[in-house]
Amino acid sequence: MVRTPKGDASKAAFEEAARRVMARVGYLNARVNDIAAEAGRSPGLFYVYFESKEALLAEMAANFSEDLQDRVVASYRSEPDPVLALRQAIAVFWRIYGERLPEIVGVFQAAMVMPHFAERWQEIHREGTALVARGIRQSQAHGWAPGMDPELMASALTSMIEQFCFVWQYPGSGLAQPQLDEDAAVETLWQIWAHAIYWKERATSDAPVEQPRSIPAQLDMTPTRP
Amino acid sequence: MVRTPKGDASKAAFEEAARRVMARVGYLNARVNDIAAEAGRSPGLFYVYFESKEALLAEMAANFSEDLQDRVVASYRSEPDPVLALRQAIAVFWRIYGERLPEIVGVFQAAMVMPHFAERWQEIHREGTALVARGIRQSQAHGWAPGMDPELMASALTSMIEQFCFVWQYPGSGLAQPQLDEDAAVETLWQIWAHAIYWKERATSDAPVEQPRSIPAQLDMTPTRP
Amino acid sequence: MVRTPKGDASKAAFEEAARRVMARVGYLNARVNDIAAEAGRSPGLFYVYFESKEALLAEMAANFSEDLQDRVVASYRSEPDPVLALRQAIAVFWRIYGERLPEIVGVFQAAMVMPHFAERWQEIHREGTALVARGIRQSQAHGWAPGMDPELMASALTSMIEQFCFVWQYPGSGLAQPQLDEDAAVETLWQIWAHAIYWKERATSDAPVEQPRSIPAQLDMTPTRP
Amino acid sequence: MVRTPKGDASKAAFEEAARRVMARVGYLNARVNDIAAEAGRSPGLFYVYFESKEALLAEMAANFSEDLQDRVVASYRSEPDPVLALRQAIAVFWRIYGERLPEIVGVFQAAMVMPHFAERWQEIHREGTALVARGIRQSQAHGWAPGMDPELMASALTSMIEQFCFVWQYPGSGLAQPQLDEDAAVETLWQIWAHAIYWKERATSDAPVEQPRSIPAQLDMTPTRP
DNA sequence: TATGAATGAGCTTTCATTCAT
DNA sequence: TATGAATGAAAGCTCATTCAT
Repeated sequence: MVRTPKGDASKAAFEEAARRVMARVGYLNARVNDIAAEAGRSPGLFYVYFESKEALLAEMAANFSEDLQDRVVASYRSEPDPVLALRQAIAVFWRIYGERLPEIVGVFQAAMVMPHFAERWQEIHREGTALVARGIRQSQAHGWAPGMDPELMASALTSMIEQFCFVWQYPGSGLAQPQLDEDAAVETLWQIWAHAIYWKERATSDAPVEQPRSIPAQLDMTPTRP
Repeated sequence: MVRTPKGDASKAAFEEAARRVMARVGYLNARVNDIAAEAGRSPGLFYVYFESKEALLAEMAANFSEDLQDRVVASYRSEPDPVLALRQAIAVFWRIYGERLPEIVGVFQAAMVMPHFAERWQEIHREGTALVARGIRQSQAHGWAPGMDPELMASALTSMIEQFCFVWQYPGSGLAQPQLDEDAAVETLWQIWAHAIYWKERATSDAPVEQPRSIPAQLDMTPTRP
Repeated sequence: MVRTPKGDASKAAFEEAARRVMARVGYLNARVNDIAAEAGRSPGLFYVYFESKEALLAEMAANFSEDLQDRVVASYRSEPDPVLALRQAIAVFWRIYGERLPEIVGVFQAAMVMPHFAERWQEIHREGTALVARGIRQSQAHGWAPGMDPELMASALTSMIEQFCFVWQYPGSGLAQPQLDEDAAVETLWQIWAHAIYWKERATSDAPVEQPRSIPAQLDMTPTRP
Repeated sequence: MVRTPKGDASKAAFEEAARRVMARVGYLNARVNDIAAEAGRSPGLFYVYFESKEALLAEMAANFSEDLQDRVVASYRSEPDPVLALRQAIAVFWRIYGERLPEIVGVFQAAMVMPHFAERWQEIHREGTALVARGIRQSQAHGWAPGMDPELMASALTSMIEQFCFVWQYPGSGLAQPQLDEDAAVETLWQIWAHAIYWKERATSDAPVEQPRSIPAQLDMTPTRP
């Protein structure tokens, strides 16, 4: 029910409009009427191209998911050095997150409210985690991060990058700042990620690893220590 | 208003009911009628003890926020060794997150939809970040994690722990599993966190640090490599 | 179910509290809880002494109605000169209106919403009108205000004094001012009332009465006349 | 929004329905559902054309206010003789009051409960009063009603006509009668109004004016005289 | 292909009144 | 005689979706 160029244009108009509106107010606060108005189309036409508001999001999410996988993996492959490849992959993720902010945040919001989308979000999260976990397992095969649970590690690192991107890029989070130094953000994620994996001795006091050996006793998170 | 034991019991019943309902379906999906039914009271009585559904969440969030700060800091202080203290603090955070799941998820959800709560969530996030940043700066004073931006690092680590706890503990996320090994989860967060901070050479290929030196070329995140 | 002195005190406390609250916010906005709080009693006790919020108002209105009749008539009788008696009666009405503001406004408001009270208000209005109409008829027997319908005239004059008192004395009307010159208010009503009755020639242009004979043609209510 | 004839028809249907329902039960008792049912539309559609129930009333009141001013003033201007002009203006006011009964009563009721509408009603009352006061001041310039406060007089006369129209035309008042002789009603208001203004000697006993000189001593307002 | 008016279930909140104590 | 916690029926309003044109 959508074959003509005119029809395609309308569908695209809805998608772009949805992207703009959702970037502004998120999925839950995006009214179909708002999206239609932004698209310069009528609300009724929306349902010619999408079964429902949910369906629109699902479609946007599907595109995003493929796109994300493809581009992150491509970026990673294009650099032979694994550490640099990691950096590139993180940078690409950061960039795609910004580009796809509406659908990512949309799926995340929807997952908060609708079980159906919770599953969808879960899949996305799991796909990313699986990818990362495979890399960790290979590193472990070479002795890195010995004894760590690769699934949990992958989940933690994935959580970090997802949430960090959300916090700093979604205007609705209240923290996003236009003047943010994106390179510093990527650098930060990269350093944490790399050091989190490329070590051979566990952090512990009983058998202190090299690095934290000389940690000063007065290290503290509290304002004042008596 | 609300002085008698009976009244206190009712207010408590509402709070516990809200906690249960919100743990199940989140704040946005929690109907006042549901909460009242769960509490075994009438919907009208809810408004004797809380100005509104929002007010209930705000109250729960206020309690949570103080509690979280106090207990995490107390835990950290109680252990002189900073690395072990870190582990303890993470474990406490994990535990409190589980206990306070409803309000945390509630505030998070509400922040998705209501600007007022976005600010509230932001404050909570910032408080945690500030605490962590202070610790990082002290570590840097002793030579650890040189050149890193402590604010960004703190934000990344805070994001990691928040999102990881959410993913694994909120049933609505679809990933939470009763059989999860909580110790392994805490251990994972701890190792990442500790190694993220306690290093003295940046990860890079131009001047490779000791650890990733021997990373095998075949390390890859992709499912299949041709 | 109310015989002891203590009981009487409670009932009186409710009535006085109701009077205060209703003077402030009117009957429709007066909550039973507010009245009880103002009385320093519990809401439940209210229903020991009054069948309902309506019943309280009805009782207050009954008292008011008797009181008004008695005092206005007594005032009128105490002055032999009819014109001065009229002035006194108006002054007394003004004063009583102020004293009984809560119940008068209460009945008026209630009449707006509940048919039952519309009847009640109607009775009060009719009683006043009947009294005034009788006076007019007697004046007409002596040649004053010839040809006028005494019922309609009485209704108009009663409407005037009622509404005027309401406008200037009920804080909720928005016009009531503490600095109002009450003597001037009474004087105004009196002059209008007296001149409205004590004339012998109809106002008309075909057969102009003495007074308006020389009314200037340019008399106008509009700001500018071309 | 609301550009098509169909939309205009719906909006008009709501307005007419609101007018009918409010004429029957007043504003406070008019439920949006009732209005929608009367209009033969769904309750939801109401909010396409009106922001709220209050907004509907405000809109109706705005139209009324302009209309009233224009038509009363136009009527007054169209007759050169001031006394006859007064009669015409009163007759027009009476007629418009009947036509606009729902919104007038609506604003009046709303003013009883909501401060916002109290102000609105106050404005309307003040506008009318200002108009009347101007006319009185001009009459006084020609020697009529000497020494009277024109503002208070205008307020009293405005109160009279407003309340009289309300009493006799609003079914909810309980007094409105279909068989009322409207000419007699207007005639009554007119005679009172004219005589209230067009006199040159104050009513008083110390210096009795011509008319009340021979008022019989037995004039009385009380039912029985001993 | 397009319009935009129309639908209606569902939600939060209020408050006179009741009832166990 | 008194308390005050508890009740529950309404009411206004929202918004994804449908349908006549």
